[in-house]
Amino acid sequence: MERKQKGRKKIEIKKIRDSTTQLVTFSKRKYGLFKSTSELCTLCGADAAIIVFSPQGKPFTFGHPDVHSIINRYSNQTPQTNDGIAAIEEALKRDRIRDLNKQLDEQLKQLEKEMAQGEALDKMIKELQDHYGWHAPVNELGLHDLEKLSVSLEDLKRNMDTWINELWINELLIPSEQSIHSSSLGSNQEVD
Amino acid sequence: MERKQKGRKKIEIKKIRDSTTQLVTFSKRKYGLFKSTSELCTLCGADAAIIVFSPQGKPFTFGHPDVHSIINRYSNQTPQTNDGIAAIEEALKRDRIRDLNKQLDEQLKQLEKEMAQGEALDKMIKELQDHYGWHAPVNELGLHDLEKLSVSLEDLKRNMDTWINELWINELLIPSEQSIHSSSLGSNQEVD
DNA sequence: TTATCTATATATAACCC
DNA sequence: TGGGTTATATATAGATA
Repeated sequence: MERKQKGRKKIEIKKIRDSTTQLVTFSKRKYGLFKSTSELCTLCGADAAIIVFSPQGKPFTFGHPDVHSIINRYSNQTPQTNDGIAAIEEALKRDRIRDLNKQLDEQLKQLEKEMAQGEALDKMIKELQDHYGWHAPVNELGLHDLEKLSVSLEDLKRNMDTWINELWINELLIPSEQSIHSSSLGSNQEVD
Repeated sequence: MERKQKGRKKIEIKKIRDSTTQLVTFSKRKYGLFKSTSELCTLCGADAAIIVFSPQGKPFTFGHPDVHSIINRYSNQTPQTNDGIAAIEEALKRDRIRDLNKQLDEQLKQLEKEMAQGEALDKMIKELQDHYGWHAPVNELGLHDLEKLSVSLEDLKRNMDTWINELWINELLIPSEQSIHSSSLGSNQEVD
C-alpha cells in the first residue's frame, strides 16, 4: 500500500530552487504575513505597513491605517540637526546602540546554545571539508582542537563591538524618534 | 486541587485592554513578524520592508535589503535630486559602509578559515561544556555531529546580515551602494 | 494561480521565576 | 523585565484538484 507523504514537513530556511514551489510558498507566506500584521495592529493598537516585492518584482502591500501614512510618518522621523535637539539625539543613539549590542549578544548566545546542544554541528564540518579541504579524521579531533572555536567566537564578538563603536564615532548613526498615533482602517492591495 | 491552565489559549482578535499583556504580545508578535518576513525573503528571494509603530509610537522596522530601497522602489523611482552637499555626504557614508562591510566579511571569512584549520576548535568545546554542561565524550563526536557546525556558521552569517539590515532599517545607516543604484542620487528624503 | 486537505512544525497565551 | 515552560492555537509543506 502506498503511503503518500502528507502533512507539513520541516524545511531549511534557504532559497527554494523549484520555482513553482517557491511561488506557492511566497503566496502562502505573504498571506500569513499580512494576516499577522493585521492582527498585531488590532490587538495592540499599533500602526504598520508592509511592502513585499515578489520574486518577479511585483509589489504587494498592506498598511494600517494605510501604507502611505506609515511611510510618511516614518520618513518624517528624521529631524533636522537642531542645536536644542542634539543632546536628545545623542541619548537616542546611545539607547539604540545598546539595543543593537544586546541583539548581537543574544544572537551569539543563541548560537552558542545551539552548538552546545550539538544541533548545528553536522554541516559545519562538512562544509569545512568541502571548502577548505580539511580532511582530518573527525574522530581524531580532541578537546584540544575543539576548544579553539570559542576563541574565534569571542574574537568575532569583540570585533563587532569595535565595529559598532566605529559607526558611532563616525556619526554614521542617525537617531530614531518618537511620534504620535492614529488608528482606523486598513488596506491590502496589490499594485501593478 | 485545581490545575492551572497552562499553554496557549485562543484569543479574540480585538484590542487588548490590559497594557502589560498588550506590551508582551506586541513584543512577541513583532518578533515573529520580522522573523517570518526574513524567512520569506530568504526562501523566495523576495524583497520586503516592514515598519511598525508601537502603541507608544516608537518605530520598529525590518527590511531586505533595506527599508529605504524598498520604500523608494515602491514609491516608484522617485528620482529626488539632492543638493550637492547632500550628495557628497551620501557618497562618503556609502564608502564608509562599504569598508565596514568588507571588514565584517573578512572577519567571518577568517573565522571560517580558522575553524577549517581547526585552530579554534579547542576552547569552544570546553566553553560549551563549562557553560552548558555538554559532556559528550569529545572523541565520540562523529562527522554527523561535527557537520552541524556549519549550520551555525551560516546562521550567524544570516543573523549578521539581518542585524546589519536592522541598522539600515532603523536609519542608523544609509542604504548600501546596491540599493542606491536604482535611483540616481537620492534615497534620503527630508521634510522641510 | 487559487483552494482544499492532512500531518506537522511553529508560534504564542498564560504562567512562573 | 526578561527569560523559560507548557499546552494549544495556528501556520504551512506537500500532494491534489
